[in-house]
Amino acid sequence: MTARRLRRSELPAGTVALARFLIGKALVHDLAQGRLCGRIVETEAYVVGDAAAHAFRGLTPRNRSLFLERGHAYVYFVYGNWFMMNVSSEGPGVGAGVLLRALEPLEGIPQMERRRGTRRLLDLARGPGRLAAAMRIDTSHDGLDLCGPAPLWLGASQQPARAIGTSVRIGLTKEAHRLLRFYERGNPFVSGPTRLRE
DNA sequence: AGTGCGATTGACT
DNA sequence: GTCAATCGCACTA
Repeated sequence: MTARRLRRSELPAGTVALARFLIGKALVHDLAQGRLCGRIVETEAYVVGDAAAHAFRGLTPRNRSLFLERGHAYVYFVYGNWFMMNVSSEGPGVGAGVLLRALEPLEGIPQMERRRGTRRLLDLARGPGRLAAAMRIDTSHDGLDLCGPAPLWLGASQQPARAIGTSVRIGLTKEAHRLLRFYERGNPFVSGPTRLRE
């Protein structure tokens, strides 16, 4: 499969704009064993001034990557088991990001199956923890420039997004009412309850 | 130095 | 549908 790297200048300024823009784009990880690639189908925006965002209380050792210029990876570890990946989304020194919540697997599926311990295509990368596991993303990628020459990068759309749905974000207690989750309508690889996938 | 808890998942009733 | 697992980090003292 051919894919073109997105340049930083192509990423829209602003966290919500980037969260919508990334739907339909590719996430690619080139490894010695081959390429892993998926189509992004679900994102969440963690905006400036958002009490649910990791950057809300200012810069700390963990969240510093959120303060990098847009297009850098912020990867963190939660629940003792899982990694989650964000794309930083604002200017240098401004803390905000877009959480990647689900992918439609496109390439490297056998390797994803091995990593995930399942052969169910729908379960490979539906959910942020599963996504990082399937794509072999961990904290060694924290701070990486996704618009640079690194093996982990963002690719242009092969197939543009269909209609984009909006909902509340999943699994939050704070700021639970804000409509900052975006997904491709009707796509079976989107996570969450059925009513939040239509 | 101690503690509470999380942007989840998989197993189980 | 419910619920425990699991540990690094941020917060309090």
